[in-house]
Amino acid sequence: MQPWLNGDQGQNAHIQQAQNQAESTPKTSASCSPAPESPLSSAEESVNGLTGDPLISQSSLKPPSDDPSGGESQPGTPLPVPGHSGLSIQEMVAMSPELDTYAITKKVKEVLTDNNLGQRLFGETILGLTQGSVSDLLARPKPWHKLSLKGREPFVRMQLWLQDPHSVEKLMDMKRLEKKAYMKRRLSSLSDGHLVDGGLPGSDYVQGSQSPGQQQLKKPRVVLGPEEKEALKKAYQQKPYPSPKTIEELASQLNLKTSTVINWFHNYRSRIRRELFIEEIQAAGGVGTGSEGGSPSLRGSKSGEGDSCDGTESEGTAETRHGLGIGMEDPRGCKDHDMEAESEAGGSNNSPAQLDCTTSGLAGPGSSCGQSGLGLFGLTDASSGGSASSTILPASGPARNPRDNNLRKKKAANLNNIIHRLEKAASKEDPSEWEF
DNA sequence: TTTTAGTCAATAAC
DNA sequence: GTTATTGACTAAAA
Repeated sequence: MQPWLNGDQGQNAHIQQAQNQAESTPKTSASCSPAPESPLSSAEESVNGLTGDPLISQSSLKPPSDDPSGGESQPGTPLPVPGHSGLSIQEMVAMSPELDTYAITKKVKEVLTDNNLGQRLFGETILGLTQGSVSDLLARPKPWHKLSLKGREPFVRMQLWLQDPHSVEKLMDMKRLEKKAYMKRRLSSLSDGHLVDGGLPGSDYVQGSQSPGQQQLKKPRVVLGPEEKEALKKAYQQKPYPSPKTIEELASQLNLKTSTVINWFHNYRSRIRRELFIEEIQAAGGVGTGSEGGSPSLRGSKSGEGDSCDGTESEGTAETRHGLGIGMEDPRGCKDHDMEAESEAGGSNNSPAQLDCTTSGLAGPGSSCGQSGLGLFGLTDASSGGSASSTILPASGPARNPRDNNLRKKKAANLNNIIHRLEKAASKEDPSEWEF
């Protein structure tokens, strides 16, 4: 129904299924093409019917915060409620004040854990996202100012959800319903004498657009081996943006498809970048300072932990990174435009101080990073006081696995290397010499 | 056309 | 069973 969900494809198919709705939404891997009848919409309806779409239900729970000017919102000012305020979620997103994505995700994680609610359920029901996306989002939220409108939507939804005093209740209900539906299906399939293996929700819509006989045409997932990854990383370190020729070579040397190599570079760049966002926050003394010592999200959200230079380097390193426009870790920083983008993002600037503000998401619109904090649901405190990170600078954080250690070392070395090159580069006029 | 952002979904890890 | 990781894909921006 809501137009803003159109692009979301069949994500909510699960939900529908959970409710025993037969209708399956085409969702082939290539099915990213928007489903014509906006699967989500119906899903949303169904969700609404049950738990009430948080985005709407809230309208009945919250005094509509009249202020569609959202942008003005003071710390702690709840977002206006879509539905009630006559705003679509998209509009809300557009006019939403800067949100503290870290605080939000922290709080969400907390609530989910405390109530034993899974990411899948939460994602499908509240955000219209799959479990993996939710996990990612919760673990590595990007700072608000670096998010596109679309990227902000889940955070707005999360905030609305958190604002809803009955959010947990509703989700619990949903959970129960899902369970019930599942049992029902199971029962009926048993009594029908056939186990609908693939027929269980999920599998049929995954390949929904294919006829049953074609199901096995599913493309097997490529899993890169450690050596391959290693080689790719090395290549990346030398050239984060390899030429087509290089890609070809890599592909043939590694015996991979060029598209795989291309994808790998895309993904790697993007993920490195994201890790850096978090490091920024941490280095900045970021959001909430870690009361939760263990806040899984910022708990170094692994970025801090395993992946970043922080691990092995002193804070000095972090500072250095900052000074350099951050993002130095990994060659990613190699590309100047990247660095620019980074330091410039959000319209604010590289002045470390400012950076701190904005990146931490603490700054209210145009505020002194002071405290605006947009303390969502009183999160501000939590966030500024406690959440995360910096304190947990994983310098000592136990690596989760050898891979992390490895990475850490590598990145630390890499960082030094890059800094060195940057320093050198800085003394050169000719950018062409900046090539890494 | 290339790159990025956002996401899905398979599968690995816990 | 849940969460994390990651290759692949789409859409949009540059």
